[in-house]
Amino acid sequence: MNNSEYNLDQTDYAILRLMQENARISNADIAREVGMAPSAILERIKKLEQKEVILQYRTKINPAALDQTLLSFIFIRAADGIGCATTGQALAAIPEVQEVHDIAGDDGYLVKVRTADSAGLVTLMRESFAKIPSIISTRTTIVLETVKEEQQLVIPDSN
Amino acid sequence: MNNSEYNLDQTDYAILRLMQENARISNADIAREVGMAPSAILERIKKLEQKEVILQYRTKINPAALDQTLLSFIFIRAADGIGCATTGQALAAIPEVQEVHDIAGDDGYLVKVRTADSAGLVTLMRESFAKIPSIISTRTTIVLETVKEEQQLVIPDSN
DNA sequence: AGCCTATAAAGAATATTATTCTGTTAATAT
DNA sequence: ATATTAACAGAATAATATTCTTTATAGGCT
Repeated sequence: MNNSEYNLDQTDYAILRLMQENARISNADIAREVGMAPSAILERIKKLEQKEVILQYRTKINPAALDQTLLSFIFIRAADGIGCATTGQALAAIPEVQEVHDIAGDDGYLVKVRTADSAGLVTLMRESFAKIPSIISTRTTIVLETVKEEQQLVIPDSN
Repeated sequence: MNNSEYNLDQTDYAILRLMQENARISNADIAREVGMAPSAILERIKKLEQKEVILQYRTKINPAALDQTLLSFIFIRAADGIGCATTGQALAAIPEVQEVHDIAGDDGYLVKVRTADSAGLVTLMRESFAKIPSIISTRTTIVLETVKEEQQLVIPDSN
């Protein structure tokens, strides 16, 4: 077992399963579903937060409502030394950049970016990316349509 | 303006800004920060949900706590007809698949997958991907380290 | 066995919130 | 001018969150 550090039981899984789907579920509702007192649930939630099992509570907003309908993935080749993540940090600091992954094989990063449109993407690359000197080259892939976009994890079954 | 359908004002932005960061913030706290009555905030939130500006409230769980530490991106070439998204839907139905994007240029999909380890990835591909007949080929990229992973949108300023 | 400690949870009491309802105001249209 | 509508405040009450105390259970130790 690898999660021995975290030491979660079936009750924790049940709580996580409910909260992962709906971060605004009330303590009382969780208690009812799990069949425990609200105070006990609260203790567990606080412990889960402390242990950093629960990382954050996020509201997912419709990108179209904020005029950010263009999603792109950009491969970035960088001149970082081995183990040195300067480029990645610089990329992560850009608000339009939602994800930065250090990927195997290409000494490069895979970056996920959201902009209003292609003009916005061009601007972003000219204004922000161009200021990171360690970037050697980029290759951009445009998303035509997103079929699924979640961060939901598979939570072990209650059996 | 493209978000004319949604018709959001600065108060909405302020609410969204607070809720995007912390989905479990109380109505009362939002009201205090925005300087309005809780009842008015509640009305707005309900309207934002109805208009599908707010899509969902999610709890972000530490993947390590659930033994899902391997993140991979897989390019999938498919034999779908134009405009036909059967492959994408089949991929989206797999729980370990967090994202499915139809991408320009390659008549293929970019898929984000989370598994326990490389063995889990192999199993997933053998058990689940192999059952989708329209998949022609795949190319897998392993993530060594994730520097940033958010879905936070840039919300227009309150000026 | 007997004792100690730690942990988990129930239950009760109180502080906070959520939610509903009513009334007011302001903007817009008729 | 007068409806009409939308947005909000404020008050009342229903529901929750949160804290504290008590009880139960399991493990380790002498």
